[in-house]
Amino acid sequence: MTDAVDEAAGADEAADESFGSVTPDAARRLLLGAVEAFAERGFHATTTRDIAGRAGMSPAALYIHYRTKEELLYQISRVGHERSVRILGAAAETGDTAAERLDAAVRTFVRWHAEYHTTARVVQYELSALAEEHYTEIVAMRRRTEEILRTILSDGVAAGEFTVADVNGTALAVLSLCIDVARWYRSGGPRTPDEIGGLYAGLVLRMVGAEPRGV
Amino acid sequence: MTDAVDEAAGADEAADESFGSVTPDAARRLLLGAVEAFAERGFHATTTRDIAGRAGMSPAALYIHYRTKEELLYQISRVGHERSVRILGAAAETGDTAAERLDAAVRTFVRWHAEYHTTARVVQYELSALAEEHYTEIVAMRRRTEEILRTILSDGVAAGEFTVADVNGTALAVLSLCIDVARWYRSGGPRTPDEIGGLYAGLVLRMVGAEPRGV
DNA sequence: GTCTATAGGGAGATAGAC
DNA sequence: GTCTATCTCCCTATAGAC
Repeated sequence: MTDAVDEAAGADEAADESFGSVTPDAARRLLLGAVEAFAERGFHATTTRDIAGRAGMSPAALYIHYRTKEELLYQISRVGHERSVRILGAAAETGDTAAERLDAAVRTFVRWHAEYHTTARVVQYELSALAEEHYTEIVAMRRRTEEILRTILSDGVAAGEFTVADVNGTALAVLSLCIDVARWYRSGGPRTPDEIGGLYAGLVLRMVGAEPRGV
Repeated sequence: MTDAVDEAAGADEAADESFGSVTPDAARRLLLGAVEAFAERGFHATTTRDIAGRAGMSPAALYIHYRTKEELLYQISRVGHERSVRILGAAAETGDTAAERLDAAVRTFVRWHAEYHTTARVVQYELSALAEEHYTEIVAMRRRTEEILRTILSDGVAAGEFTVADVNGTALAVLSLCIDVARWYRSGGPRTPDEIGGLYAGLVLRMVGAEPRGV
């Protein structure tokens, strides 16, 4: 079977990009190697030799910890989605007004996509390489993400804070803004993840017609 | 060598998704097969057998018209980028005010990404599979795209139409909105490409703090 | 220009020693 | 648990007949 690939509650290590709690050590190194390789080249262009090499092991060692190459992608995708949904969900409960919650949600979600852009790139753009059953499971988690944003927008409209003609379409647009950060973000660029989060939160508040807060 | 893969000026066929002018017929069918396959599975997961099969030919026939599988991707990417830049550039000259030009640019660019989402998906998300020289060439074309948006935003700020703190960052955000449509759009969804274009143009005008026009 | 057949190279995954 | 060696499959690209 597979080694323990579960999230420990409090883990937030930057270097491990949220896989810090994976044990044993070899399994974690393989997972981190796979994240890097999949992010760089994509799942199908990545060889098991490459992954094992990044983990400092022989190709065969991979199969002690994971049944297939696809299972590595699945674990990355599953843990990555769990974490991103949790982070977004927590932020979406921060604040009394819908505007505050939307600000926190976008700020946090964007920051996650920038800071952990390597993981995020795999999480967001390699879905189609998942086995069908795994794909189905992950898609369900992704619906939670959309749901969270839709709820904030609906709440804001109901409370008279936002002016949004098409809640579903606008939620999709907000999500696009956040997700696409993982595609273009590079470490060492002109903006920090925090700055991008702040910029995008402001843009989104305007998008939904929220009154400027404290400007 | 390669058969003629150039854009005929007036071609806008929906079915051919902008490759209608490629000749001879077999070369075009292969290109269209490749677009479909690359969009569905990605470049590396697509086999030349699959591409040739979609074109109703044997695997070997592919090499009469294209030197390698990568050349197919290159032609798709090149023609697709040429077309998308031209469409965006034309829209960006439509209108007297910056707001009108931004509206037209976003509306048109989004519509293109939805209507030709199959081509757009390859154009936007398979870049990393290009050979290095081809990649370099395509990246240069992509800079034109960013440039067009930055110019509209700068003009709008200079004219006092927009309130934008970070022109570069905001241009990137606008681009994200447009591009990401190719990722999630499915034919037969609840919104037409035109509706999405209209929705997104409105969202973007709000993002840049443009006064509501005619609302 | 298109086909059938196949060369040549890796890829994912396994066997079995240590 | 990890390694070396290797199996087996299938992919890209080519050869040569038609």
